[in-house]
Amino acid sequence: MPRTGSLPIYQQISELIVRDVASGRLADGMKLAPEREMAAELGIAVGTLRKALADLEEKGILERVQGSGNYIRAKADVDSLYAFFRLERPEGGGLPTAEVLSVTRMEKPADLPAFGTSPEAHRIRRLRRLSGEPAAVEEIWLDASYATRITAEELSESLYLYYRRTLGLWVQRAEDRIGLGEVPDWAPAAFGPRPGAAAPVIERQSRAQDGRVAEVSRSWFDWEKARYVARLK
Amino acid sequence: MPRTGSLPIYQQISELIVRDVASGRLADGMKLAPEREMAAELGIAVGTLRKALADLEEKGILERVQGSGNYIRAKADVDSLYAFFRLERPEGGGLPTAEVLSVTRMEKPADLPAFGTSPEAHRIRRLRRLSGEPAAVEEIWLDASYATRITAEELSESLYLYYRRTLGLWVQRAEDRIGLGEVPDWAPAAFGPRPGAAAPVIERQSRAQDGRVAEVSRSWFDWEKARYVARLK
DNA sequence: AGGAATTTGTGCGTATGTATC
DNA sequence: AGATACATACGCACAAATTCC
Repeated sequence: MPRTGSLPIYQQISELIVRDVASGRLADGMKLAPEREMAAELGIAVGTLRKALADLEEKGILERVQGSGNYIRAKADVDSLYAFFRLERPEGGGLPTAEVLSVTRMEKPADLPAFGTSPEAHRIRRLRRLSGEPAAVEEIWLDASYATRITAEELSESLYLYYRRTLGLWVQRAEDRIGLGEVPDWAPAAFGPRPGAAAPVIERQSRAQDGRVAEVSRSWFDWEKARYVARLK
Repeated sequence: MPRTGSLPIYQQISELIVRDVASGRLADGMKLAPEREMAAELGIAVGTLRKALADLEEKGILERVQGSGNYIRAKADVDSLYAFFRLERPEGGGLPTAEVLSVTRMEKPADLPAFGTSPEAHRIRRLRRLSGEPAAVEEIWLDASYATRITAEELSESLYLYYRRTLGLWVQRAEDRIGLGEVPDWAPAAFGPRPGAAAPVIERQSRAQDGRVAEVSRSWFDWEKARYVARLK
């Protein structure tokens, strides 16, 4: 594992393992080889490997247990973001799924914050469910510079997984703002609250590995069926 | 800096610096001595110091700049929690302050989630402002096991600073749930929204160093004057 | 403008402590 | 109790970014 391109070795290793998890070569619960053995196989120092593993632990896809081993933890798919920001039922928990309503490439509307390099963006509208119950509607704007064309069929349940696997786009940081808004008129009837009704709104800005804002989104959620949870540390 | 008690050296150093910031010996913007110099003074290895500094950076109270130096970043006091979860004005920014409305020791009401070891808790009600403008009202329940008596006078602007300095209580983790609720009837007139009006609600559970939930709180905010911001990574 | 000095970032190897099996 | 495996700590060398002259 030489220092070929530009990324530090520990980051290359970290991303290598994330890709292995995403591709299924490493599944939830699997135990990694001992650090010394692993480091030897990769041809790097133990300390370097440990830095990569610490990174994965921070991302929430690895659990490190002293005296025991390193274990893959990839329950709710690999989406590490949702380990921090997630929708859940008022009583806690709930299995999140997503249904793509539409995907359209179009000019960025003026009411969006400035982001990306293209004047156009892909607008993705989704209905999000928790254990089958419609819980939120969301509108995502992905800068058009990352893909020329996107179809609803190719989008997986996890957008971030799709970004990573198909577009090579990694969301590194995200910032959410919560306020109050009105349910948009395109919300399907299955979503309980009617258009115009008051609903909490989450506005997200996601930054890619290059530091640029690649995606902005707005989510309106049904406060009787869902809570938005943010966790620190 | 020997390995006296039980805590690792790098954690001891990290907390030492946090205390220095909290006490004012280290102020916002100050530049620390070079790592090698600092490590020599403390009698530890550079790598160990670097781990402590990395910890502080994660907490948001230190900025590390390659080729330049390490700088204290303690804008909105030392409250590292608000570096991740914070209220700000819709257009961004705003200086947060807090006015204590009342402090009462009483039985925990039944509608609170179970927490702490005591049947009683201190109920603290505050009016929070952003650059002087009332932005939120909040009700905090601190388990009575941490203090026998609390007066409004002794509470500082930052509750977490008070917890740390006076009670020896460190908030290690926090989880926020955001939903929709009604402004409580005790909200002062200065807070724009009238009691009963719809407002976004933040329900927080804070865990102390012992892993127990020490405090739960509810905040209602004026969505025209404030946004709740959560940042990841 | 540009090069040297300074300072943090990355990487390696090793020794010892501590938790788990 | 012994073996295994991760955690902490040390020290050194070089790279990369910044600062200073």
